[in-house]
Amino acid sequence: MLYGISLAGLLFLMRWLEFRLLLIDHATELYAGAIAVVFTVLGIWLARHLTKPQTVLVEKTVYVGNTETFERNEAVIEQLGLSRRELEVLELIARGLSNHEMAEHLFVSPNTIKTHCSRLFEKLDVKRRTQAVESAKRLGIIPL
Amino acid sequence: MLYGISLAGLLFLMRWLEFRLLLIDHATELYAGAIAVVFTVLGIWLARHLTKPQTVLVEKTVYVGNTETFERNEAVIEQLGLSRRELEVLELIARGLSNHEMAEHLFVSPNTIKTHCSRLFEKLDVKRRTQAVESAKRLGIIPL
DNA sequence: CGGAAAATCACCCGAAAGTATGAACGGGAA
DNA sequence: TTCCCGTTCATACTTTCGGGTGATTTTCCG
Repeated sequence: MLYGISLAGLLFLMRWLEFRLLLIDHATELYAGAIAVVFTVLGIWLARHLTKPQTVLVEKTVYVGNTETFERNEAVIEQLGLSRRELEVLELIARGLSNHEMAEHLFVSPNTIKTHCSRLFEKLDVKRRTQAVESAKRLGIIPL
Repeated sequence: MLYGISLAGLLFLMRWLEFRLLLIDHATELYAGAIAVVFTVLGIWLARHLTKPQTVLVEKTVYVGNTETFERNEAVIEQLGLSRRELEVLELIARGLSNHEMAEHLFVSPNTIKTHCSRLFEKLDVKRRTQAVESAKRLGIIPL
């Protein structure tokens, strides 16, 4: 929508200028240049804001003796941009709670839980809660 | 340079079209639109190729020692009366597959998968697949 | 061979989960 | 102060899950 509106606005502006500044030579070139600059900037903006930061995965294999020595991988959490609340929900999901149970446990609406879940799945790049648990354990976000 | 050349090229193209297709109504708008699209794409391309790769995620894959040491607790399985097929389904559930995906993976109908799931939940005395996974791992039926 | 258990599939229905969208609010940061 | 982010909640809709029931076919064992 924003894109369409800005395009329409520019065309309108162009038409208007066409009648006002017809005396100026190379007006068309100026218009074209202006449009080019504006939309180049728009393109850059689009690319920077509407795409996820592409991440380079570097796998570092670490062997850990037992389950007791679990410590949360804060780096991954921050990198994925998981909030505190989302982390809480993730842990409850891993414990097998339903949305309704989580809602009661955290004293919020089930709708809120669903919102957190959606964000969580998006950030973890998964489709279902079971996958989220699997992924989170592999990433060291929650204990195995 | 590339930027300048493409801009010049487009202006040239515009001029050329101006003499060729003057009969077309709203030609100016078409030019503007074309320029907008082209330079938006250019902007996106610029942003994607001329910026440093965003962030580098270091994933720490934690392998627990008992991945090797894991041996299925056959006693529990027999005690619960789990069949081979049910065990297969259980493992696929733990891997986060949906019923539909499991059906394709095992070359059976989704309805069959649902039947297996139901039996599984009944035998494991759980209500949901997430709980089933949790319970199965605790019981040593599937690796942690 | 006969029967039990397992595996397969179907249908219906309600519950749970997930998607999309929008909105309100407070707390920091620019 | 304005803007962004996290949290909260809602509504509407689609998909997936799970329960219940029943049926047919395979497999396996005595």
